[in-house]
Order: sequence, then C-alpha cells, then structure tokens
Amino acid sequence: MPTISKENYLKTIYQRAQTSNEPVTTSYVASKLEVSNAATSEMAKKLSDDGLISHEKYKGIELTDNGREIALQIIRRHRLWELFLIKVLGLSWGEVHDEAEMLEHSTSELLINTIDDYLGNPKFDPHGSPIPDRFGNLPVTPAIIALTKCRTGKKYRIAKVNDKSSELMNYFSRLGLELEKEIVIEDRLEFDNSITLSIDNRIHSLSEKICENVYVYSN
Amino acid sequence: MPTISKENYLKTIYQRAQTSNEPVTTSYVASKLEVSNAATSEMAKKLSDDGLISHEKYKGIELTDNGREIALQIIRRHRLWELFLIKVLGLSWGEVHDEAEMLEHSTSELLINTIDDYLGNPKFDPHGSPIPDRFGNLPVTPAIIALTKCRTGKKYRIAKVNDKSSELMNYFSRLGLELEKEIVIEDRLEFDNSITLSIDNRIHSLSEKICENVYVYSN
DNA sequence: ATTAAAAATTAAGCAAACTTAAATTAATAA
DNA sequence: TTATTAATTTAAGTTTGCTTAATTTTTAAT
Repeated sequence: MPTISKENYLKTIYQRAQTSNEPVTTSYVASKLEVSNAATSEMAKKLSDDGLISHEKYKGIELTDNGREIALQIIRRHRLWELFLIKVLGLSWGEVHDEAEMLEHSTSELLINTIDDYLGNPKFDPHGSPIPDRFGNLPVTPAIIALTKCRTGKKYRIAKVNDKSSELMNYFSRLGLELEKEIVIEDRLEFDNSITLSIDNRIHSLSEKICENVYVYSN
Repeated sequence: MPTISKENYLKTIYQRAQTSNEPVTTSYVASKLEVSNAATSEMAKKLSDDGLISHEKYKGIELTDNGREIALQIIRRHRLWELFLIKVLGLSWGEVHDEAEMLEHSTSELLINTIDDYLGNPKFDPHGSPIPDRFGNLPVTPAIIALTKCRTGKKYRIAKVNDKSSELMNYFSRLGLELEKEIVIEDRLEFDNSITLSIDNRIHSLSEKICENVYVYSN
C-alpha cells in the first residue's frame, strides 16, 4: 500500500488527466498539492520506480494501470464518505470535502464496501461526481455542460458542481442551488460573462468563475 | 495538533497509567507500540518539549494535563468509532478495533461529536470501556473484577473485555460471550488456573490468560 | 559495598517527504 | 539560429520517526 502522500499524488494526477486534454505536468501537480516543483519531481521518480506512473523526464506524467487503480480506489473512498456523511450523519454540502479528504486514507476495503452497501451502491456523490465501484469501474455518466455554455432563456437541471471550497458550497446552499434542481438562464452579460438565472423563482447573478464550476444536463 | 505517531504514544501512556500502578516506563511503551526503546526515548524528549508529558531521565513518564486531554480525545474517537461501526454498519466485534485504530487519527471534532450525538451520547463502547465525553470527562464506571478473581459457584454478568486481538474477539463471539450476558463459574483448576464456566447453559474452559481479559460486575 | 545485569539514553545512520538554490532542458521570440 | 525565458530536475539541507550499536544510569545480587 502506498503512503498517504503517494495516494494524494496519484489522485491529483488522475483527476487532472480526466478533466484536461493537456499532459499532466509536474508544476500542475505541485500547485494543486501546494508543494514545490522539486518535491513533485522527486515523487515522480519514486512513483515511477513503484510502477504507478510513467514519466519521461521533462515530459508529462501518465498513470499506469496499477496507478489508475489506486487513484480510483481513493476517489471511491472519498466520494462514498462524502455521500455517507451527508445522507447518514447530516453534515452539510460545505463540510464533507475536508472530512472525506482525511477519511479516504484511513478506510479499509472492508469498511468502504460496507458503506457502499449501506448506501445502496450509489452511482454519484453529493456533488454529482461518479463513484467507482469496488472493481474500479465508473458508471455511465449523462452528458453535461458548464453553465458558461448554456443558452439564454432555456431551462436546465443541475447535474454537478465542483467542490473546490466549503465557502463556495455554502454559497450554493444559500442560493438553493442543489443537484437536480431546475434553473432558467435569464440573461448573460457580455461585459464580464456573468450569468443571471432563476432558482426557485428567485433571480441570482453568478460570476463567470462560479459558472465554470456548475454543470447542467445538456439534454 | 500532534502527529499520528505522537497521538499513539500519548494514548499508550494514558492507557498504561490507567491500568497499572507502576510508573509508565519507556520499555513498556516501546514494546506496546512495537518500536525500539531508543525511538521511545527520543519521542519522550519531544513530547516533553511539547509540554505533553513530564519525564525525568531514567524515571517513568507522566502525562501533563494537556497530554491527558489529547489522549482522551483519541480514546474518545476510537471508542465511538467502534460503537458506530458495530451498531450502524454491522461490523463484528473482531473487526472494529483495527478500523478504529486508523479512523481515530482522521476524525475532526465536528465529525466525532456528530457521531456521538447520532449514537445518543453513549457511555460505553462495545467492549465495555468508558467513552470520554466531548469535554474529556469519563462516565462513572461500575465496580468490576476480572474472571480470575471470581468465586466458584457464583453467577456474574459480563461487564468488559480487553480487545487485544481480533482473534480473541472472534473466539468470544463463538462462545456467545457478550456484554451483559450471565455466566456461572463452575470450576477452577489449581493446576493451570483455568476456569470452567457456563454460558447459555453450555460449559467452556478458559485459560488463565484469557480470564485476565474478561471482567464481570462485582455486584 | 561492589559488581553484574537490566533499563534507559545517546550516537550515528536511514528513509520519506519536504524546502531553497543551482543547474539543466525545453520552448519562444528576436 | 541563437538567445532568453520558462519549466523541470538535481543538489544540498531539514524534520520526523524509525533503526542498531555504544554508553550511561539504575537496580539487584553477592
């Protein structure tokens, strides 16, 4: 079993590879984990020796099958814990990320499978992200688009949010912005790319940066 | 916040002080944590610098108020997790110790208090050990005695077991030996200090070593 | 009281995971 | 094409927590 630190590197590499076409650079990983480039470079060599990534010097990083498997196990633990903390223990959208970030490294396969069963083998976490099953398989995900890509006047349903900070999650909660909630795009300002939308018949204006982190089903 | 390693030293020191009159020695802590005496000696200096223990060289170790507070917090987490895993997630007596051993270091105060409330603020864990409340206060505990001190022919109720190994816990489960279960001391062999007792009208013989780890209410 | 044995500490060294600073490689712009 | 800049890696050093071996202190026995 890898160390907690190695698990975090693998998770970061996996998630970057999933959400970007560009190669995963050491500097990206370094900034995400808030460590120096030097630390990442060093760790890349170790993970490469462990057979968990492939890394040609001065080129991008790629996960091996083994590395991806471990990353998916950690992500599985994270997302199941988030759902469990909300559904069973009643924690809020804003509280679960940091808790799951710790628990994901201290959870045996027995325990996470028990939690999975307890929850009825859910396919998505509280932010709309897919949960890998015990074999590392991801569920089929519906097509989604960021709010920034939505058309004015149309109605959508919230499919996913990026849980970047508890502050943002709490803000969403205050807005009433939740998964599966219907929204209508009312207007969009060319000036700053902000979007005006209605949730529960109330009008809100969201900045471009926020809209990039909210996704709706693209029907 | 101390490191996981420091938390484990503090917990071990606390538990030794609770269950023995002799001073807590470095060699005891070392053997319990399965590290060298040298490592323990070194750690003792660090914990002393942190103000968590007091330690005169070549003498025993004592927790300071701060050190005891942290130890009790870890023990609280451990025991609440054990109860939660059994009561809510259905894990077995033998499975919970190792899980709790990991989770206790990855659980925020918010989360453990939530779990505490979810369980109805229980006073004892699944092995009969007292659970410190959120302020570090231990509940009043009934008087108990080890099986080794019981009188032949008498009836008792199981109050507590030491959860030393999952193997032992699984053995207890097979015997039907559970908290609050009534037992009768049938006989005792001078030869090896083993004890014969009946549980659910079935007769079992337990070695002295096992009997030292089972406690009953001493009425 | 002295000495042998046991316990505890110190010394020296290692691995993991980080740091800053220096050196190298790759990318880009004149 | 070459020079500059940016990205990456290597080098040297730190902290934490461990190891074994050597030393010191305490305890116990003669």
